[in-house]
Amino acid sequence: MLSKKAQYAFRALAHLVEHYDSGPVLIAEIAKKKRIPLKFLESILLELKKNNILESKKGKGGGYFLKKDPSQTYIATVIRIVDGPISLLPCVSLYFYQRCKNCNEKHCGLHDIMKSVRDATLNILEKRTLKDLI
Amino acid sequence: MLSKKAQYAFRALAHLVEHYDSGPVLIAEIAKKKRIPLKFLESILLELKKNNILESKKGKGGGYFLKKDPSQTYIATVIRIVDGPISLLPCVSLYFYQRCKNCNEKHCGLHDIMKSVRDATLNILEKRTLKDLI
DNA sequence: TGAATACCCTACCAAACCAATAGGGTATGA
DNA sequence: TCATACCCTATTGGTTTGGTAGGGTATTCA
Repeated sequence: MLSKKAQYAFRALAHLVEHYDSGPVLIAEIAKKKRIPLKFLESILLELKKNNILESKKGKGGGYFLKKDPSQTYIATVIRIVDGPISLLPCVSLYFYQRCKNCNEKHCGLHDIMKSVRDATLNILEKRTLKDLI
Repeated sequence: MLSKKAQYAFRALAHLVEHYDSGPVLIAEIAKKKRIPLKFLESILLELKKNNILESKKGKGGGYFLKKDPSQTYIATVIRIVDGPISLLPCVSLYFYQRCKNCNEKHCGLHDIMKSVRDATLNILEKRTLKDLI
């Protein structure tokens, strides 16, 4: 399951996609419109900024906005930033790989199954983008 | 990610598949062979028994064994018992459905994306069985 | 029949994580 | 220079995870 944090992130990003091209959006505005706890949202947006998804402007007239065109940010990327691994097992993860202590990856049934699941999942999440959120 | 509990469950089930047709297997034997904490394993097997995956026999010569042929128990079923929902959002879950408070499922981009992921995932996990573990 | 066997049940615990809050600090621009 | 609005650190309550402890109960076989 995606965490609440990730769900908030996508709701906020959807708002920013809707307001793409109309300048920075206030955290407070997003929080109010999308009913997200303000301070929690603040930390989420900051994290997305640090990871190159968002850009911000301080001071009067400031706010958050998308760094790239909505079609250039993949859903998978956002999930990895906010929630971490997408795979069901560490030993089949591409970005968070850890080897199994107790199974031989060369012939482990579970490993093979979870690898198929990963491929099927990424085939969707690495094609769909923020543009698809609205 | 699958919890450690689920990973233990699959390791234990794999052992039981390997010993299908050779009578009950001791918890202690599984624990030792698969390096799983004994008491933790005990609770996992009990839960699988209560959910119709395993059968047990008490007393001398007793132990655990698969209730059905390995090809008749689906990976998805085991995950749902041990870890709960497979879907990434409650609003697209088949067995653990909860409606979204903040999105309209009829036209919510995230909803659609996660539904595709669910379908792709279940297409694998509801076809593969315990037999595929070995 | 009784004792050893082996599953069954309840309770508890520490560590980690999740969701959220608090309270300022710092850069910006009018 | 001051209000604005993002930036940063710390803390907190609650839940989940992973695991331990200890005894209860049913079964089998000598």
